[in-house]
Amino acid sequence: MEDIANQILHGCRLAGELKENLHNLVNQSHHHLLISSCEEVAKTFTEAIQKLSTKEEGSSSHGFTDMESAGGACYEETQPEQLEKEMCLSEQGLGSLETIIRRGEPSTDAVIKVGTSEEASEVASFRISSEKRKRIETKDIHTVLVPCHPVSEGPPDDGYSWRKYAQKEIPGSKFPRSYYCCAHRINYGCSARKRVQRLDSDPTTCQIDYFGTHSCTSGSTHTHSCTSGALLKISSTYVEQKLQGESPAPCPTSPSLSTSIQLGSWFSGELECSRTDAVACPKPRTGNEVDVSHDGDSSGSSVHAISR
DNA sequence: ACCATTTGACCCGG
DNA sequence: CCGGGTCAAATGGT
Repeated sequence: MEDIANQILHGCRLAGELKENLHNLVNQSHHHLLISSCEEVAKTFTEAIQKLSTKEEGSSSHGFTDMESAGGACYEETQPEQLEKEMCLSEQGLGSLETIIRRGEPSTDAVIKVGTSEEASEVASFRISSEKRKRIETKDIHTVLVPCHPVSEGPPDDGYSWRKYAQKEIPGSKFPRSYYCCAHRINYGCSARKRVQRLDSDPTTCQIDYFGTHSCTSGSTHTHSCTSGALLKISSTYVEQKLQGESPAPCPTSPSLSTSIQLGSWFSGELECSRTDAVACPKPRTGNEVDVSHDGDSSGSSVHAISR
């Protein structure tokens, strides 16, 4: 079990490296390197998942089994040429995960539209007034597609404490749309909100629109911007190693490790399950487990003091 | 009793 | 009038 944990950790580190330097890559048209790096990360997780599946043979109550079909397994079938052509990791799961649309930004190389971005736009094009739209667009809005359990309710935890305040059936959509605000909205006046909707075309994928930024995480750089941004970045060091034909050396402990863990959790679709009992948690914990120190105040227990 | 979620009602803009 | 977003009372879980 420990080797699996190490493998997942390795994947997290790769993802963290990935996170650090994507902006370098997208500006240098090193798309093939980006793809290679993504492949490496996905491969690592896929292997870990396969090992887990082997170990947990016959056990289908395991969240990972579903996530495997949603992400890892299908990734392996994707041809690199196709990846490069479409900047799409896969039809589902990881590919969707990587779809990030930064609204309000001009369409530059920095804006990566991959996979099911059309779906994202489609779902994201909710009807709002020009007034409202203007109001919203002045805020920080990020749309991410994340793999989610096809059966269980709710999106994966993203490190913040959210309180669901509404859910609506949307005409033309199979799945209801959920509205969340920051759990610290009242005591900290935090204006961050998110809207979650499962894609009709892919029930294993949730589209999450983030509105505003957290003002409740004082002294923290952990904003939704960096949360989603983390998914876009790629490691230049890793790529340099690739350029030099080296196999990437084990990453030293990096300052971005906590983000790496978080990113890794996104990949697995089961974020921070150690802190929530909403999802079964297969994540192995070893003695040398990295301290997942979230700078965002994500301790769900602190929410209990909130009154309505 | 407290808290989070649910859900119908309401508001607003097109 | 319709659709999207929000509010707030009701409800259920712990």
